[in-house]
Amino acid sequence: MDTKKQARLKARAQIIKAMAHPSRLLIIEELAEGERCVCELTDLVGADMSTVSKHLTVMKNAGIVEDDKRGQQVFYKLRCPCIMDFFGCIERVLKARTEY
Amino acid sequence: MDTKKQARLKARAQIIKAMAHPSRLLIIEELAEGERCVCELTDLVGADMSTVSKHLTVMKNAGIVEDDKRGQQVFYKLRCPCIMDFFGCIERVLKARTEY
DNA sequence: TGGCAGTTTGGTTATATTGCCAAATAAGCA
DNA sequence: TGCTTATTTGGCAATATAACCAAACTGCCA
Repeated sequence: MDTKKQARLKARAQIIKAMAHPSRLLIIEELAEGERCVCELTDLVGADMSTVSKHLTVMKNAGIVEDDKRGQQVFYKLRCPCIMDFFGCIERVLKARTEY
Repeated sequence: MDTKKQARLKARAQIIKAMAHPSRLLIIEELAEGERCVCELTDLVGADMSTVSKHLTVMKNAGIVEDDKRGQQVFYKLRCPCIMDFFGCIERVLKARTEY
């Protein structure tokens, strides 16, 4: 396998990994409704703000979300809302799993 | 957040996490073409067979693939090919990232 | 300027993941 | 039955992740 393909797979994995956490999925769902500041997401997730901030950094580095600082708040929003299309398939996997 | 939602998020995260690895993405792409035995996938990935077997177990537990033992070989195939629809969006995220 | 609210960063600890090797299992064949 | 091939399992070491607390930053406002 060539290096290029390897790099592409790694890049894809990084993006998918950035979604592979319950809190981050919750954040993604919330951001699908519109932009939110870190404090709102912190309330939503119910973890330490530093923890939420780190989750957001992971997703930002992956290119899933982008931030926008306005005043003392930082607002995050989804960069590619097509991400939401994932969940339909995920639910289908879950359903198939229970039918097993 | 209720326990039910928490469980659902965790289940989704498990499925997504099962995809979040370069070798596993490669395997998923290959299985999209049709079923393959472990030895074929081992050649493809270029890692130890035990390593590949463990990757397959992770995906099987997540419900992404299923196995079928025939003779001394075990064939794996995708359980929900809709998984492949992910990649279009992932590529869009990657593209948006480079345009940044 | 000083202090406060919102956010990020650094540090630490606990836990999870990954990959290899060696050993165990399972099925086919001489 | 004993051997061989295909696969899984167990164990270990290296690395990565996640959560919290404390400290640093940043922009607003008195």
